This record gives sequence, structure tokens and C-alpha cells, in this order.
Amino acid sequence: MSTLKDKILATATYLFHTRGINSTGVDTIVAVAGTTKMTLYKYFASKEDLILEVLQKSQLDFQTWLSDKLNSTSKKPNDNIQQLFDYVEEWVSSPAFIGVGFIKASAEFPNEENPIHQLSHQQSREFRQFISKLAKQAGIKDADGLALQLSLLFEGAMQAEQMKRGSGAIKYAKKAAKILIDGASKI
Amino acid sequence: MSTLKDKILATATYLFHTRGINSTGVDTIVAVAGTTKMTLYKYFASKEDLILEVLQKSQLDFQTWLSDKLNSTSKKPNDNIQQLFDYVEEWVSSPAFIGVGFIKASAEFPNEENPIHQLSHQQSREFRQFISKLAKQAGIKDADGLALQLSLLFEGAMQAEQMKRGSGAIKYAKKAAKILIDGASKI
DNA sequence: AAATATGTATACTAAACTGTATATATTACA
DNA sequence: TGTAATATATACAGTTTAGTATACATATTT
Repeated sequence: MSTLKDKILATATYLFHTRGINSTGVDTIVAVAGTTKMTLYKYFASKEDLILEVLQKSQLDFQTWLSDKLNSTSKKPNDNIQQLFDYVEEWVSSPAFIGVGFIKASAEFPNEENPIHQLSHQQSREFRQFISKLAKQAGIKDADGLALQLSLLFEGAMQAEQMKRGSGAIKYAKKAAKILIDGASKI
Repeated sequence: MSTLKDKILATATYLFHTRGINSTGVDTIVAVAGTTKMTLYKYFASKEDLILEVLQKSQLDFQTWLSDKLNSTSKKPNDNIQQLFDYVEEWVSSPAFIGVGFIKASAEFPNEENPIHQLSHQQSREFRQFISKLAKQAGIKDADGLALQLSLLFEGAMQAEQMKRGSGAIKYAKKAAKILIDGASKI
């Protein structure tokens, strides 16, 4: 519908990642988006609301892109878990990559009662469950255990990449993932 | 010397971790520490200065504790790399654990030109080099590669633990670390 | 006892923050 | 053309922020 709401969402996403969430005021967001506060508050009830929508959209976009990638490769579904980090690398290496929302948000809102923290936590769990599903499809016995290990590698690599763009951490995460997957497959 | 400076540092460390750095004002810090702003600004030139000192002290405390632990076990130094995650688990499981400073700080200050971000990045590099040293002592050929992988596991596990206390992520990181170390030892 | 260092109390400035009120302009549709 | 929805412009309220100025109290040391 309104392209203005999307513009605000995209601008907020970018600014939150490059300057931090708490360090980005709504005045800055509307100025960069080329609109006014009145319009922003017509689409979002509060700044917290805007943050929550930014997080939701970011994760949905990534998950959709990733699922499409995995489904498009028409090979046996067993390979999906092996290809996971290949696609993560592709995503991280693209110029559009600016970080993982739920990792940053959980750091800025550490209080476990905070809605933003809770959404971040939920997204982190959902991504782990997604990996677990891939592991189960590949016939891995301890799918949940492997998924947790791989999610640690993922979050660690994202953390490293956010600290320094082009760190190359994802390449080592990929190698480590292969070793862990092969190890879990032999049980 | 001054116990007041230490009190301010300890209070700021706690509040930064539990409420976030940007969300914690100097007024709150001095109120909780039981002193006044005039005193805080006698010991720290600015809030940024205070943040930098908090980060430095936190990392120094951890590294000192970890080195002492590793040195106290008088076995062959080859075992140190194997024991690393045992001690990390011990550290994370202690009630005093509130998170890893440089992980949180780098998320709150994403700009690579920011002094706080730069210090965080440096501390992350130093810890990775510390792991690499342990790997070299154990005679591992690709010590730097293994160190990077283990640091990803470490940061991922800390991230998970910060998101939810008692997540148990460190146990899976430990298992994954063992697999990766064994794999790297056979080359 | 006098001088010095250290901490407290409190008020202040100047800026930034979220969110709102009000009036005006623009666009779409009937 | 007239009506309704949407966006803008601008000013404002009320709070919080980092940092400073000033005056006073306390304690240690010479």
C-alpha cells in the first residue's frame, strides 16, 4: 500500500544497524526518509512499535530468501543442511548485508522483560528450529543438538562480521559447520 | 587507591550489562553507587572515558582469571586448549557472570570509527590470539584457523547466554569445540 | 591551628529526546 | 467542482541527557 511506510521502515532499518537503535532518534529517521514525524506516528504507535516492525520485517525477509534458495536447489533435501552456510555466506557477502537484527537488538535491550528483547529471543529460537528441521530432513539423530551448535557458529560469525565487515569469519564458520555436520551424521 | 573510583566502575559495569550502555545515564550510575556527578567527573573525563575503562577492566579481569586457571593446572600445556571451554563454562555458570563487554559494546556502537567500537574489536582480536597461542602450544598446525573457529563458538555461546541466562549453550559449544580441536589435531 | 585534598549538595545550561497539537497543502475520487 | 483522505510544516510540551559552576563539609597532613 503506502510506499511511505516502507520507506520509513527501510530507513529505520539502515540507521538502526549503522548507528545503533538507541542512538537513532525519530527526528533523524524522518529527516533521512524525507518525511515528517506526524506521518511516522500515523503508521507506528511508538518508537518501540517501529523497532518491533523493523525486526519482524528483517527476519522475515532473510528467512524467505533463505527458504527460497534451499527450495530452488532441486537436489535431495539431505543436502540442505550442508548448503545452509553456503547461502549464509552469499547473504553476508552481499553489499546489502548490514547485520542481524535480533543479535543487535538483544544487546541493546538486555532486560528479559522488554518486548524487543523477547521478540529477539523468539527469532533466535525460530532460526534454531529451522536449522533443526533441516538436520532432521537429513536424517541426523541429534538434530536439536547439531542445530544448537550450528546456531552458535552462525551467531558468532554474524557477531564477528558486524564488528568488522569483510572479516572472513563466515568462511571458517563454514568449515567448522562441515566438520560438525559430518560428525553428527555418523552417529 | 580510591575505593570510590572502583565503586563507580563496578556499578557502571553492572548497570551497562543489565540495562544497556546507552540506556544508562550518569545520574543513575552515581545514584546507585551512592556518590555524585562531581566525583564521577573527577575520576573520568567523560562518559565515553568511563565506558572505555569499564571495558578494559572487565576484559583484564577475565583474562587474568582464565590465565591463572590454565597455569594452575600443572599438566602438559597441550591440554590447555582442551580445557579452555571447561573454564569458560565455569566462568559463565558463576552467578557473577553478566556478559561479555566487548560483544555488547560493539553492538551498541557499530560505527567502526568510534573509540568504543575500536577497543571492542581489539579485545576480540586479542582473545582470539590468546586461543591461537594455546593451539600452537598443543602443536596444532593451523592454529590461527582453529582459534578463529573456537572464537566464533565462544562469541556465539556468549551471545546466546546474554539473550537467556542458563540457556545451556555453553555445554554444546564445549562439545563442538572438542570435535573441532580433535579434527585440527589430526592434520 | 592552618592548609590541602576529597567528597557532597544543589542548581544550572544547553542539547536531544519522544510524542502531540494545529493549521495548511496536496491528492484522489465522486 | 466539492469532499475526504493523506501528507507537510511548524511549533510545542515535558522529560532526560552530559557536563559544569558554586558553595559547603569533612578529613588528613604539615
